[in-house]
Amino acid sequence: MRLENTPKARRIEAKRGYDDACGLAHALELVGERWALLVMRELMLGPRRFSGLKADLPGISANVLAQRLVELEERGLIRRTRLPPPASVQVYEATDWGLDAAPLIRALGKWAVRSTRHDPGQQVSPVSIMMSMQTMFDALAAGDFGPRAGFLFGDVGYVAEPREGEIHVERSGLEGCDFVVATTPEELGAVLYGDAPLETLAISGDTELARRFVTLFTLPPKVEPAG
Amino acid sequence: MRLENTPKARRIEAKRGYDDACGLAHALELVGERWALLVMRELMLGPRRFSGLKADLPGISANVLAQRLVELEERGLIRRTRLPPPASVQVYEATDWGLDAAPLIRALGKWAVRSTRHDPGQQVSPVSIMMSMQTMFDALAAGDFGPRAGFLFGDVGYVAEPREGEIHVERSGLEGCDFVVATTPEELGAVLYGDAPLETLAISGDTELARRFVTLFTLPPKVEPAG
DNA sequence: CCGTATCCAATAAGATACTG
DNA sequence: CAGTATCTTATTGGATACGG
Repeated sequence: MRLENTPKARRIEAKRGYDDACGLAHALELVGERWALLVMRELMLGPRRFSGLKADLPGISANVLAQRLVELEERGLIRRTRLPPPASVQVYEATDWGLDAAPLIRALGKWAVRSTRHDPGQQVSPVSIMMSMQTMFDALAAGDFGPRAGFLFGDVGYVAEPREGEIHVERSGLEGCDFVVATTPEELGAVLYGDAPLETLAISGDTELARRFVTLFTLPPKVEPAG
Repeated sequence: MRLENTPKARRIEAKRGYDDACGLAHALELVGERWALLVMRELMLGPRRFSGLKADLPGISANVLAQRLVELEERGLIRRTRLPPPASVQVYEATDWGLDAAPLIRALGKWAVRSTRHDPGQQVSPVSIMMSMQTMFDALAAGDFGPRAGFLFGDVGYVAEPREGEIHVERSGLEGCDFVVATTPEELGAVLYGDAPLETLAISGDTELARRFVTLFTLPPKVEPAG
């Protein structure tokens, strides 16, 4: 016999769940809480520290972030590790299964930006904008154009490199890049997806490669108002 | 200048959002509320009435369902329509854009069932189990085997028909099916994904076609405990 | 710097009863 | 059947203080 659905009976269950064997319902129990999927997003390009996560999730409070990290770890989506010396700091990183969420995260984003209500004017994190490049990459436009593109947000570097119809992105040092853009996620977004000219960005290295590079990304069309 | 982040300042904003231009964050503003994506799931195979939705979402309360439907309509994901006479009842149906969420819903489900914590023993709705057939369909095993398979849950019929590497599913009358299975979602799930023998199902029509049909669906492997 | 603990205010969700 | 209305409970977020 099932438990009665009273507040008291529910309290002894782990937490509010959906009594539903459907995979989707389980997905929502794994990452359906507020902030959870955004935390996962921030871990998709490599391990992060607590303070970095907090800084890149505007509005999350330390206690909520800490709680999400505990839950995601319990569920096997992330793990807590210590970076090798000399850094030796504690970081959070996605497990292999957690990393499998990356295509889902990109697909959700691609679907959602078709909304007419989407406001691209707000803050974005470096991870967001770098993942958006994977999402919005136009392989046809790129052909076999494949420069090694560096992006520097403050003191964190990312490298993007088109190859074989996809674009590989990783957090990394910027050695060997054909060009390096030092910018903010918002400025970069305005060039990639808005009207801002390339000249608003501080670019070192081969500017002409950069000029072509930023044309490789296109937003999907908005939903027609009729729906 | 931005609004201060005080309770009072927040109250004049529409609701709790993520101040984040990332597409994922917007997706969560569209369908991130509790139950929202499950409501969308129920609409992926055609229009539904309020009471049907409430019945197939175990544990949702009428007020929360009503609120979600209003929100999803405002956001352009569903619309409220009236079925043509003689039915003339009001139903909810997904917009074209809303229907585009179907692959996302399936992908989320497929990813989540790899969790070792997933318990397939709970209730499922007819829509869940029929969508799971699309998710778990093994095109290789099917080859060009493509019977017209009927499923009857109470008085609601669905037809599934493999063709060209996919499996088409729709809510529909069961005329012209090669076989019809009258069952519950749970019983069907036990045969498709568990050990239950075909004989637990009430089948009319060509049982041998049904016997092969139920072998075409396989769950993805569980995540190894190490993560 | 990296969190944990505590407390309060504001929302969201749930149970239940009720109406057209 | 298709929801509202009302009340209770749970979760969230924000602030702040504190410990390793």
